[in-house]
Amino acid sequence: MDGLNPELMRGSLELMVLSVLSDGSKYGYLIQQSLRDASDELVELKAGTLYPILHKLETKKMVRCRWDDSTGRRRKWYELTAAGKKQLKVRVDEWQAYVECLRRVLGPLADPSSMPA
Amino acid sequence: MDGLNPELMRGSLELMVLSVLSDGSKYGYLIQQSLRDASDELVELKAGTLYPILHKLETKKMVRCRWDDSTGRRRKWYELTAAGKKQLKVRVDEWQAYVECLRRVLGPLADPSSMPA
DNA sequence: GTCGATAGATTGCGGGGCTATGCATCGTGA
DNA sequence: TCACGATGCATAGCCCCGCAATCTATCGAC
Repeated sequence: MDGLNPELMRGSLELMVLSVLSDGSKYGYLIQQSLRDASDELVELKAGTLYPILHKLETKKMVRCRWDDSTGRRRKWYELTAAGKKQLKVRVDEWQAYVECLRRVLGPLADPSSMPA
Repeated sequence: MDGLNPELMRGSLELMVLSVLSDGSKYGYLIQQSLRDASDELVELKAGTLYPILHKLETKKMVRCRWDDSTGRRRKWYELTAAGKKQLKVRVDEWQAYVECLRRVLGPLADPSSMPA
């Protein structure tokens, strides 16, 4: 991770991976870059973090994968399954419930009008 | 935890504790209840989770505490220090940067208009 | 021909939340 | 009266997860 608090990231990494896979199948390295781009350089997912997540998603049948050996560079393409797409929706809902909950807990602290320059 | 994804909670628990302490000093059990109330019953912080957090905050001088033995029921009151209040502001900013970042990563998925009934 | 970027993967650690447990007090109700 | 549930604080150990470190291999550039 980079400019953001790493502690906060824990738990939403899987959601992010599912999310970047939602607009088409990608291989690992591409997922890293997509996430980096989508997050304005704020999320730099390390390989040692990404691959275990992908393997876990594969085990849970959330993604399906296919080796591409047509080029010299071996690439493993990951694609969301139907279950994965469904799971993504669930996770997005959970995320939004969580954000809403935190907003309530923080109360006025979360209100930008109470944060002077 | 309760109705929310526990994985997501990890990392923001300390922020929540700092937050509930921001409107006056409280003792442990009260903090649990305040958080439960403020979150609409969604956050049920277990004692085994709360006290280690409080001890850590104490070690880091973010809170100061005082035993109250005036009643039969011993209570340990926690109060934010100046450093704690500052830390809370920092954490809130980090939280908002994180939410903003996730919104970017999720893209249209985070857009309520794309979520049909 | 060597170095950096691309590409995939595993191991082991460290940190943090939770379950379980322990101790003590107070109010309620049987 | 005394047992039980709620109040109140605390620690130990398990388990999960992110990450640094490490390994292998290919490709383009210099």
